[in-house]
Amino acid sequence: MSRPKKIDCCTGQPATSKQEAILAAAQTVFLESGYAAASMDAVAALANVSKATIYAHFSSKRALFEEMIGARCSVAFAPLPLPECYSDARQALYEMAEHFVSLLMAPEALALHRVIMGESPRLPEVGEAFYSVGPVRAIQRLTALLSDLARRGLLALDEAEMPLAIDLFTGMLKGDMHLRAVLGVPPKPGMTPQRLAAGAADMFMARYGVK
Amino acid sequence: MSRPKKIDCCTGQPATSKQEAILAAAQTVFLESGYAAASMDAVAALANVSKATIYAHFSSKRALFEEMIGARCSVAFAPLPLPECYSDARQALYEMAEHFVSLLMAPEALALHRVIMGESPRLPEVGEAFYSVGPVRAIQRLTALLSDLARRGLLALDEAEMPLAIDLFTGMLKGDMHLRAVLGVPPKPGMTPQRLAAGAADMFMARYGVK
DNA sequence: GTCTATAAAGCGATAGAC
DNA sequence: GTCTATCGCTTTATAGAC
Repeated sequence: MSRPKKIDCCTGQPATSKQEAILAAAQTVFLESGYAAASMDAVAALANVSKATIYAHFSSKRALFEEMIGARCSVAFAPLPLPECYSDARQALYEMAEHFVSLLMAPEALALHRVIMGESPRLPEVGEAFYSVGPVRAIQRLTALLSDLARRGLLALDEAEMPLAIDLFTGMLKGDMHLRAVLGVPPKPGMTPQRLAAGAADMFMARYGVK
Repeated sequence: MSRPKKIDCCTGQPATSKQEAILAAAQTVFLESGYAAASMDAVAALANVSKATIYAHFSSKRALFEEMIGARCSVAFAPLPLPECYSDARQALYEMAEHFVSLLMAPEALALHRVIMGESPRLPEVGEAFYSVGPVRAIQRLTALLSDLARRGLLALDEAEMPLAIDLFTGMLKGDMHLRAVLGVPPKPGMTPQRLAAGAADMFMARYGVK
């Protein structure tokens, strides 16, 4: 007769299993050191388990890394909320843009970006998984918004030019500011996510706004 | 009496020193494997020298990496040529944009991008050096072009909004297409550097072109 | 300067007790 | 499931001969 649930009744953190502790430690270690430079010893020490315990839950270092990346991408790239104000296209674009920039510039998103970029040639599935849950979802959300605005006559934008328009829009939002942040270069003085979002919305409206 | 110049008279490649061979091998190995996963043995084997010879020329693995990055950045980021056609602002922007995109999408530039992004938290100087010889120079060139076009009345753009305008422009050119390429995701069907450059030039002209 | 040989340490992964 | 202990291999870096 096995216990129906593992209940660690006396430790300070009874609800978190060892598997969760390992994943949390892996996140810290991998995002700080990169995949190759990270060691399973470091993960084990941070998770307060032995190395053998890690291998009881994850078949290899690579498997642990991939699980961790998948878990982090799910929470780091929460779906973009559609804006509240729909009557003003410029305002709707601005709201979405600002939210998009703040997602991109979050420290955890930056760390994910760095590690995945660095390792994508050796781990192609990781790069594709990242792209699928990050950029792809953001693009879908933006497509929904822009289609809606166009259908209501608030944007002069037909379906055929939608993919290009969205690439240009997201590109403006993930420009120099994001690159500096990823590289550790101090941000350009006077540049803020709000200014960037406003500039991108203005540029987009100048091109696709109704006259 | 020491020989005035080291002349290896009988090998197939007399002009290239061992130091150059080591740097070339380091480039291949580091850009393929990333910094941490690359080994000095692999560099030595590819350069056809012993590991001890490497350490006679470079004090450590890290020093070799930094030298290699500096050397590659200098050649990978050749200065953007200013466009020939100056009378048509849209055409000038397009030419510069297309050149910029092709620089970004070159396989070697992509590999540099990946490795430097992945390692920038541990090697901040590398990230800053990359930014200084890559994006900074491109921004300077674009500033020169845009200032010139504005001075001649071909763009409605004053100095104050120049930094933002340039960030938006370069962002459009380094958007989804570049991200896909870095991550190894196949390019979006129908998207080409030319279409992207044209879209960015059109968007920019809609916002900053003279009416 | 360049080599062979090796030191010294760290790595991923596993065996076996409990 | 979890631990301790260890295997077998690779790593960066150096010593010493030439």
